[in-house]
Amino acid sequence: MPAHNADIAAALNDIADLLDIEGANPFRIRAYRNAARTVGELGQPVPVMLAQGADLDDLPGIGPDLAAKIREIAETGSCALLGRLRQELPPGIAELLKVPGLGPKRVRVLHHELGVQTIEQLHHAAREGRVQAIHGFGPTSQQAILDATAAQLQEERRIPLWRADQTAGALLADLAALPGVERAVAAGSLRRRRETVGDLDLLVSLSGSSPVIDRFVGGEDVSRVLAHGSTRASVVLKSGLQVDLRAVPAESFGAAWVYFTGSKAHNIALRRLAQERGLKINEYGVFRGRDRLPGATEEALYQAIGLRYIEPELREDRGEIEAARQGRLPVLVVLGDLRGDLHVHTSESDGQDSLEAMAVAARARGLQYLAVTEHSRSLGVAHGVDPARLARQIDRIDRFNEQSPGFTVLKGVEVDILEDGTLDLPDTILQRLDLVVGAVHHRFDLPRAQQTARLLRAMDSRYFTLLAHPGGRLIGERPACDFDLLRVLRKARERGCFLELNAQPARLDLTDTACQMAKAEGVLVCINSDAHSTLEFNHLPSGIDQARRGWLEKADVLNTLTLEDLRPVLAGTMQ
DNA sequence: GCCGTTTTCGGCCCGACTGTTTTCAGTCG
Repeated sequence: MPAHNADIAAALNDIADLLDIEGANPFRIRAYRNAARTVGELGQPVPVMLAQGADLDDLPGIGPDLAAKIREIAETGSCALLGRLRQELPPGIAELLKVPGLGPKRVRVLHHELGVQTIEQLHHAAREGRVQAIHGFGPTSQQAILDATAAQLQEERRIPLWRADQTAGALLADLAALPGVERAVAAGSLRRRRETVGDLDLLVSLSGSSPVIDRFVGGEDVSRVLAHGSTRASVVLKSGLQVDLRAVPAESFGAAWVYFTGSKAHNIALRRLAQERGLKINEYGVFRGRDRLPGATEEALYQAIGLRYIEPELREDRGEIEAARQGRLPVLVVLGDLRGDLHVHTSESDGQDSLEAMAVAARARGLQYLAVTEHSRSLGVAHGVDPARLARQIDRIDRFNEQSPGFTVLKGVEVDILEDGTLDLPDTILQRLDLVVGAVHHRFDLPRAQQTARLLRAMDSRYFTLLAHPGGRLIGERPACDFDLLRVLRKARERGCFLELNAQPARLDLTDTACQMAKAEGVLVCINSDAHSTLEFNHLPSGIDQARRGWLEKADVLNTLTLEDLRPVLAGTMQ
């Protein structure tokens, strides 16, 4: 049974965790973690690459040994090393590493001294006072473990980006108002615009002394202080969200912002590059020996090691450093590049506002056109349209456009892709539209081959334009359905179709790496709000964030075209 | 375990904070 990339990555991470607890060479452990990340981000399934005769040890950080293990895991689901480790260490012990404050060394001691194998057992041991009796642990450690395991037994607590934005915005406004604070900014995964955020990383630059750290840990929303030093503090808010604050002098601001923005992998790559040039990077600056190189900005830091400035969304060590070195970084798409939105609903199906209100709202945001795309009839819960209702809406849109110079509503539909890949409305009505947006709304669980065939067949429809929310996932609620994205992209290119990047914060579908694949395959991506009310045009910036993480430039995005340029492109798919 | 425009062996990013082992290892980001 061939394993998927995510399974292979998970197995490699399991090996790293268990080797860590065994006390293996840290660099060997890092090699496994790097390999897990590399495999997890590959555009193609490993089994497919192997079948095509690809050399896995051509991948960065993967040599002959790891290539062989990846092959073994891909073919069998496991490997001899993982099997051995799982025999030597109890199952589930790696989950103890997730407890904050516990690393491999302390997990090993806890296991040897107390025999604990699970978070539950550790929690009981701490409650019975057995942890503080161990050499190296005291009452404070025991209490920390008790608290942390109690929290760990609750839910995973990554929060969506938009919510993190709100919390961070309020905290930063408070920090910026404190004496001595020159700048207060967000860093970490929030600034890199990841889909979800585990904790908030905030940075302030100071002129002289400031009470900022003390005031921060004394904030009224703070429920617990995890760490409190002179330049750094970590707290847990009443909401359960962890916030880390770092304070640096103004001359270190740029270096600190790079360091605190991450990602960790990006930082490691930068520091290695600096090392090769006889320099040292830390959060205080770039140093040659004991001399600090001039520059207090991020640009200056990158320049010092021979790189162009790298946008935060790209800082994942996915090739951005090489691109910066060669001067071929993408010029990332921005919100102002969008000329229209090709997927919105009105009160005719499950939207809240009228066609007219949606048009006014879109125009107020500087858009030039809008496609109204109601659900189709099989989606009864959304009051989907049948051919007769869609025909009446087509007439209504024609009348609206006659009375609305300077703004155009395009005639579309979000037609259901049925389980067999046929569309939910007949060609006789689809051919009257400007575009046909197709989407899957049920049977997300089909096996990969069947799901892929379903999408390919839908795209064979002569009127198909755009595949909406291709993965069908809802972040934190429903996983993406399983299909062969590469085949779908190649079909789209062959047919002249497009894929949507749905900007709803719960969807953000395509993913960042899927956007990169679309770009590599030459398929334009369309960033749509999928708005169900005038307020939901606010989703577009989230789509832009995701597109930027996917390296997309203006020319890679369909709806950056002016209406004049878009019309012939759409007409090409409607023949 | 990987890697090489000094290297095929000896390196592999760097510093803050904490608790506890009274001088620092472990953890974290």
